[in-house]
Amino acid sequence: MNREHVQATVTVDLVILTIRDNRLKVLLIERGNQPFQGQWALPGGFIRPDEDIDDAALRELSEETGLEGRHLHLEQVRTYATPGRDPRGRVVTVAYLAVAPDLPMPTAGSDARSAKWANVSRVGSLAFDHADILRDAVEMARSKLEYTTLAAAFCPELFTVSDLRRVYEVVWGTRIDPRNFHRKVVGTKGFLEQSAARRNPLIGRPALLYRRGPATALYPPMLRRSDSLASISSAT
Amino acid sequence: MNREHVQATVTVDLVILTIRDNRLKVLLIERGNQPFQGQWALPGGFIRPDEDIDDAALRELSEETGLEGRHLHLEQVRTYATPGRDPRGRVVTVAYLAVAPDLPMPTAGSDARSAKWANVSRVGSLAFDHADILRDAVEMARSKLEYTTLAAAFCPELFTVSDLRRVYEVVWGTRIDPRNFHRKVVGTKGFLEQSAARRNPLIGRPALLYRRGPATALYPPMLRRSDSLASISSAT
DNA sequence: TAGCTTCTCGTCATCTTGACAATAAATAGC
DNA sequence: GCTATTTATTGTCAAGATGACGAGAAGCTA
Repeated sequence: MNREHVQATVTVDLVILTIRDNRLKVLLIERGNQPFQGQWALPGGFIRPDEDIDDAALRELSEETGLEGRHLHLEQVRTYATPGRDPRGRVVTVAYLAVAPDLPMPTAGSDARSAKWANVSRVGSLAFDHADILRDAVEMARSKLEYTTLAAAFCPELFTVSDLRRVYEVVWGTRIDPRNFHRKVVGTKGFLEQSAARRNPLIGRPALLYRRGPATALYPPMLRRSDSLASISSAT
Repeated sequence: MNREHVQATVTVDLVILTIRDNRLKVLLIERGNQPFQGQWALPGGFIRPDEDIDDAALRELSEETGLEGRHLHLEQVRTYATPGRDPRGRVVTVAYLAVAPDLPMPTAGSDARSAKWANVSRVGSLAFDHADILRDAVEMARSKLEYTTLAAAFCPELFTVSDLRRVYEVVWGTRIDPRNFHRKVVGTKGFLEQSAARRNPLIGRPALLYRRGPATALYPPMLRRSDSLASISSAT
């Protein structure tokens, strides 16, 4: 096996998305070493000898967010292996999309590096091909909102219909009619489970609180209008 | 880089789907070497030193089908890296889904191995974790028929609405009303482009011939009813 | 020409969506 | 306490899309 075949180093990179201050944010870390020292990059790391990639992604997610990854949404996006994408040699990376509710931790790199939540719409150039990875992962998230209940993964355990609507609006970059949205999500069986509580907003009528239901697929899907796509600016 | 980090061999595996005799078929090859000698497996191979994975997949596809891969649909499914999935060592494989019109070549392995088109519904156990890969790829194809124009990739350059409908029926394992289907696909802008010709079937009224239009997405999508899912039997 | 098959166009009821009116239930200001 | 304001929720209606199915069109065979 190790004869003439190319050996590559395998890494896992994470696109961890959350919503803060009504903006879609991604967790970035500042690289402490070469290459790309001082530049911003997606969190990630090397897989271990006897570790599956899903487990490696879960481990990195826990290390970076300090949370039990098992409660967060995590799924593979795709794999990037263009020769030369890492100047140190042949490095193949498997990208994962993670979605989390607004985390208490804004910054706290497990290493000495600094970390930040960056506005997805304002992310400029990143180390390696991470800008491509980010773009692909965000598009995947936007698309998944249509056919799955992924949006609820952005919300804390108890949330209102408005919270959920804000997820769609922020991730898609659109306005959604609150009444039609309410009808749609409340009418979709298994999406939301009503709790006994209500929440008083600073102003306005109190809203019922819900938790995630068992459904993972949305049928029929909630389609974004084609004209609603907000693109990620690759320049600042 | 090559210090403490795990080195892995990277391979590409292809799930090449087509429709023959009104059945969904996948190209399988018989392994000539250990491990899993004599067992059926997905075609695939090692990436080359300076080759991107997409190019490796394209190359394998050309080698296996003898066709210019650039005319076929090819996209990444996901990456499999469970330790122990290959007894020879740490092998990470990137799976691709390819969709082709009925190929003139039923068998013709580039190596001495034999090859065959196997009924997807009757594929039993395969070498490595290829049964898992096949299952994931087929589900991806089924799902993509809903919101993309992938179905046309199963068809030759000129095809009828019935040909296209048969793709949906075979891949989904359902019956579709010909009249409603006709209305839907002809009414979807950019899906089909009418040609000047017709085709005389053995019996019945001649059908207009179409070619693929420029659209890649289907909006609104053509949703399969949830009860229509045909599962791949993992046993013979 | 009759009979059969498949292709294509139409019809109609039902379901879903988009636009928007109206009511409910809280807070803030007076 | 009363009113204005804000957000949540229910409801209405027309437009769009789908599922079920009728029927004519256009070829073949007998």
